[in-house]
Amino acid sequence: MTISSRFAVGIHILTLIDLNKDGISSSEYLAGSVNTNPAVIRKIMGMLKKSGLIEVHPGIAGAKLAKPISDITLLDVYKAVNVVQEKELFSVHENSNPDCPVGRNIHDTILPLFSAAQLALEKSLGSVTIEDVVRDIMEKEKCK
Amino acid sequence: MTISSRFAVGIHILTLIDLNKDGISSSEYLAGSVNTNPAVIRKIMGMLKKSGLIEVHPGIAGAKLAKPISDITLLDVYKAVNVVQEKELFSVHENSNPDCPVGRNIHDTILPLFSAAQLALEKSLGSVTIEDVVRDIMEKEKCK
DNA sequence: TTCACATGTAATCATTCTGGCTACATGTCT
DNA sequence: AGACATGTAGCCAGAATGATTACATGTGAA
Repeated sequence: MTISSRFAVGIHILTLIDLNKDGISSSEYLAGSVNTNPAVIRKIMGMLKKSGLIEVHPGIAGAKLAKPISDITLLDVYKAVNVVQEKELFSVHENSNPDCPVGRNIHDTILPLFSAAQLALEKSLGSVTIEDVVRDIMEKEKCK
Repeated sequence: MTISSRFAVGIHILTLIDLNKDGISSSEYLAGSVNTNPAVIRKIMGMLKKSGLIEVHPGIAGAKLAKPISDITLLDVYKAVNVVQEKELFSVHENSNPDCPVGRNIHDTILPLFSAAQLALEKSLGSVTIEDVVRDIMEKEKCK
């Protein structure tokens, strides 16, 4: 199993919108860089818009960032594109046998442990911004 | 998306084997507590065995722990049951457009960021042992 | 107003993964 | 030999993903 690439595509979109300040970042343009279908991009754009990360308007070509890139963390994108529900990164088997000491307690014991792990992951994502991503890409470009 | 419940079931199995030291932990017995099919349990037992966490033998009923519970971390179980491949918790879209500065670099830029997040999660799992789980379950039992 | 074009969104489709289940080969002990 | 347990392979229904098509809605210029 893997976390949906919507997350990676979301990062790609935001980064490209920033680096394409002078041009128009339409869903078709973005789709060309990501190499997928414009409808897929529009769906993700809708999620980013709903979370207040970008501004898009029906009928008007192009998306713009709604915040400075230094204020957008990977965690913001991660939550925006809805790849993982709150406290549900790990799934726990339901219907354990209530007649067994382990069966009737395992759920409550495991849940906080899983939550802690998920929080650790999210904290890591929260420490990186789109600005970091943009900077890294520009550095990689220099060396080519 | 969620991480397969094989992970949670693996923890359940190890915990129950420990608390059932006096009895025989056959796949059918374990399945009864988890509330699933014995074949599912046997499949997971095979993974735990392959990783050196338990001892099972064909034809001989019952599984035993291969290590003290204080030496088995949730990370060991997580890796044993193969829910997530190395560096592949997050999926990244392939085939980005090489003619675009973002398209040709995004993969290399994102990968280490995702790896760091995955490592943070694994570190968290590595700090908890089955002993901790057993202790917590016994405490919860006391209060009933 | 009409037309070209962009976003918003629903529906369909093939693919993949999960968990439950059956069936049976293999191995062990009485 | 027979009872029973593990080790596997195979099948199934259900869920999620990403690609694609289609179309309603909205905007601005001719």
